[in-house]
Amino acid sequence: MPRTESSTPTVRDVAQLAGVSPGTVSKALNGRGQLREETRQRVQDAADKLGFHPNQLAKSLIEGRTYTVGVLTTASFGRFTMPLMTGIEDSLGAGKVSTLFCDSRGDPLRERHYLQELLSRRVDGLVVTGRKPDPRHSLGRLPIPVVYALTQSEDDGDLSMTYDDRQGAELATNHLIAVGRKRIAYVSGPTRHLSTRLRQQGTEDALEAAGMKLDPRDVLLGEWSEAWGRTAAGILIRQAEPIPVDGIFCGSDQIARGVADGLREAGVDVPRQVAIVGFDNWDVMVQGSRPPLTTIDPNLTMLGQLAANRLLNAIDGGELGSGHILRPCDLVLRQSSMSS
Amino acid sequence: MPRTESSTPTVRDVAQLAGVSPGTVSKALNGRGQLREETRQRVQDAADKLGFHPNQLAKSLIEGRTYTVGVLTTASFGRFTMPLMTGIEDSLGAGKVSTLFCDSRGDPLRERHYLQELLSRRVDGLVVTGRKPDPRHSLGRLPIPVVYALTQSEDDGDLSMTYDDRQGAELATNHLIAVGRKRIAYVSGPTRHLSTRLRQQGTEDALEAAGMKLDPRDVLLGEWSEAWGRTAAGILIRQAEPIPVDGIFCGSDQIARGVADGLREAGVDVPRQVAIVGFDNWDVMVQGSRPPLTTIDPNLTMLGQLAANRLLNAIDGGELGSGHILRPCDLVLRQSSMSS
DNA sequence: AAACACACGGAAATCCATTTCTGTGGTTGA
DNA sequence: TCAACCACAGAAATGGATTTCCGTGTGTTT
Repeated sequence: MPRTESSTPTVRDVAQLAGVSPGTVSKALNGRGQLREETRQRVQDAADKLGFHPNQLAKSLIEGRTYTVGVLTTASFGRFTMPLMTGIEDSLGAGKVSTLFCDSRGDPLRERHYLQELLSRRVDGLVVTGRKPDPRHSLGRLPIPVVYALTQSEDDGDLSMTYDDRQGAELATNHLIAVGRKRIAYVSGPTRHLSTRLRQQGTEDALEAAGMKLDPRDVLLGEWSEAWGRTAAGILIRQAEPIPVDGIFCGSDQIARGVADGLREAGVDVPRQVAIVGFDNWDVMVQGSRPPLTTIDPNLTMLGQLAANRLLNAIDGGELGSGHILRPCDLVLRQSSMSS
Repeated sequence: MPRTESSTPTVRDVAQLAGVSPGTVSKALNGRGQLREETRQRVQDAADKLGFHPNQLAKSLIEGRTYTVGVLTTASFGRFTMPLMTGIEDSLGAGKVSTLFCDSRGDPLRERHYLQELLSRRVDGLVVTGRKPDPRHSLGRLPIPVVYALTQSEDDGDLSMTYDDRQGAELATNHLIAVGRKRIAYVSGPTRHLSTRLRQQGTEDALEAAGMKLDPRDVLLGEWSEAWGRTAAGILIRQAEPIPVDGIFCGSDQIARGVADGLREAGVDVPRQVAIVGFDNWDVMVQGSRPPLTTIDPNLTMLGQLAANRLLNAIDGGELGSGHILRPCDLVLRQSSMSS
């Protein structure tokens, strides 16, 4: 009896139609073995006619590779992970590798479950990501390569890749110095966030290198919000002794936008009187701000690309490496720091 | 000779260690067949010791199900697809189904390629998504169920789910009417976007139902930007005949924020003199605005959940359904439309 | 004409987990 | 005591594609 064939065709269906064996179909379609051109063509025609596409599962089972990479994120699809994902896809897509997404939402139990799931599915590698203020616990030894991106593993045996907060802050501060600012303030988020501390460190280093100092009164730490930026602006305006603050490095574009609004509404001209540099290069903030913000771009997409590339390389047998890799940030110039 | 076993253990490894056959291992671990309790335990212990987890690939091959759903998006990981994805994950995760993400970035060629890839991987179903101003072409008949979410298929035989632009606009307008506004304006994005037209329609319908009319001068269409919102605010202020505009429905929160800024800076009190309602419930805009914005929430996460649920149901043999399903939006009240 | 080489394509094993079928022991009942 | 039956676990087939190994048949060489 004829098989009730309306489902997806297999090699056997193609073989039957072409009058050859399944093995021959495989060879014909993959250009392996030695077949007569006529046979190859016949198989090809049969495959086309049936709309045959090999079952990747079966392939993976044999090859021992799934051409799939798991992405395990703690922060839900957020503003920071988004560009990272784009970068990851850039690299993986080119390598014909697909992406299995799992969002643990910060729940360790969920994370364990997803990890197990991904391992069961025999992904070839893993990218662990998520915005975390501090280094996260390691997933431990796994049979596949793992890259921690945008988040850092506690274990130095793991490979972590993040952008360089400190270097970014130095870049921002040096720019403010370069445009002639004499008293530079640092407005940022909560101290408990590592980023806040690192960026302050970078600011201090840059100032010191220029023979300047960060006045403790000019370090204002609050929340990552516009409202805090506006508040901070109000505080800074009142500190004009011995000289007024004329440059502000903000720990985020949101804060920077708040600062810009606060200053403008107090009648302070940006950038003439005060130059502002933000952090993140978050377009809605950066473009929505008046004036548009000079900012530090953490190059998240590139970070994603690099992480994925490292992973692909390791999957192909290369060395994964270990330790903490810090990728440099870039300075993006806009009006908030430069007279046009 | 002993197999050089450091790789992931298989049923055979477990079987060997437990001194039983592979088949027995399967039965023991899955609670099937009739085995002595002692044997079951022995196998379990062996599995635990080796850290055995069954290869999902092999399972899928037999079952004919991969417990994987493909998500094909045209818009890169964006602001709109993000909450949708979260919703999709909500539903799928609960059903032990994983998500294979593909981002075609609006490139039809890439999309075709990804589709083929997903089919090769034998995903159980497909969610097609992406922000598109107009209905998109159908993927056609596929061997698996497909749901179009947040985007609409041209083919009525497909199942599309989007939020209801028109109803959202009615909600907004009715609210403005309810808080006593007598002259309501509509500020939105480009006419070429379907959303712009639908929301205008909704606004007109609501006004008409209340015995009011949308003055053509009060329809301002530009871009989806804050800058346009500020510009529009300036225009509206000057139109005070016969009575001043006292309510503005904006096609996006970005525009609404711009309008709010424009009005405030022109000395117009929001919401006392002019009430504003936005669209999207995009937190940075809604919270960053002064005052915080009353807005329309398109409930994207719920839309994602529903789409995924429909898909899961169809995968389990249920009826997928077809046509265009419009999900209602919600009104979220904040200060921009109500005196505190 | 005998011997050999090669082109071609089929049969079977492989990947791994599951399931059905089968067969062995031991136990129960007539 | 022998037939009947049950508990238990192994053997083998399954799914789909690939690959290795082999056996044809044709063509070439001396």
